[in-house]
Amino acid sequence: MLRGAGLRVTRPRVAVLGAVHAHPHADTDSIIGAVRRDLPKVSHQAVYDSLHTLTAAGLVRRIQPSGSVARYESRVGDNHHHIVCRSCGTIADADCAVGEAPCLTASDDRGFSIDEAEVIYWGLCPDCSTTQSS
Amino acid sequence: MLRGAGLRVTRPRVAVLGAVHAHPHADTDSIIGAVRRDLPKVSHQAVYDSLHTLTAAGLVRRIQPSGSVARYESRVGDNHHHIVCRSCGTIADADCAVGEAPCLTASDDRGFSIDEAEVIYWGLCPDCSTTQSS
DNA sequence: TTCAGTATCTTGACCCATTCCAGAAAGTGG
DNA sequence: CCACTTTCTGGAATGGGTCAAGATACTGAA
Repeated sequence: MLRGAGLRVTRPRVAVLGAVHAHPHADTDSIIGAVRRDLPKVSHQAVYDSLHTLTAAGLVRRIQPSGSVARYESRVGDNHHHIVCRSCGTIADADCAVGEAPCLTASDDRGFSIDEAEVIYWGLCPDCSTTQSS
Repeated sequence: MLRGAGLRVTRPRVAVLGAVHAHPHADTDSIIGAVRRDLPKVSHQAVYDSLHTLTAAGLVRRIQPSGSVARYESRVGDNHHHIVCRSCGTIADADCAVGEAPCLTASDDRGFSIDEAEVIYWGLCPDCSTTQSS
């Protein structure tokens, strides 16, 4: 249960958490739609708040590639990365190329205390690269 | 000159390009303000269009960390990365930790044809980490 | 089980970055 | 210098995301 994170267990939160687990990399609209299949009455506001709360609690992760709306995923704590298709926006997961979490060490941290490294690979997904009728 | 990229040389574009060079990591509003110090009459639309055109031509790069507005920088082609402060949003540059462009190779490309790897280090800038009165 | 207290949800309006549109203006090549 | 084409101006629209106030539901304890 998500009660372990010190959060209240409410119907919308359970539904949101389930939706994120069921649809990785889903945008907010999709999550709202998925949640409303279970609870047709939930407001978008509750979904936004739930997502923020779950993100703050570390149960879901928010990602937002440039030019895209916010998306959420349930894989957390395994510092994996993402491959984004420039054409269709599809997002795929990729394990860290280096290992556990060595990507955290930048060559020059400029005095910053870094706690996370986010890697996004840009390219074309298999479908779009074959259908590239440019 | 930016004429080498096959672009028409217009007053707004020159000003936009200069503004991006003068203010790295500036958001769109700042760029509009900087441009208007030279050309008070430019419309925001011209700035947006110029930025898109320059981005497409590869003269500037657009970056947009999660939860931030679009920002532009003039360092292109040296695949450096960014360190973003979670608190104040400051962005600093960091050279690639590995070398030229080996970051391009993901451990598993899932069939994608990857052409760019974008790395964002998240943390606290020196100012915010000392002032963290949480 | 019931109660009080507090966090959370609903409803609706609002903000602001970005985009779209049509007409006017400016840059380019001849 | 001219005509053509791209670009810019000005204004309005789009839409993701947030803010605010009141109603509701969850939690812990009696």
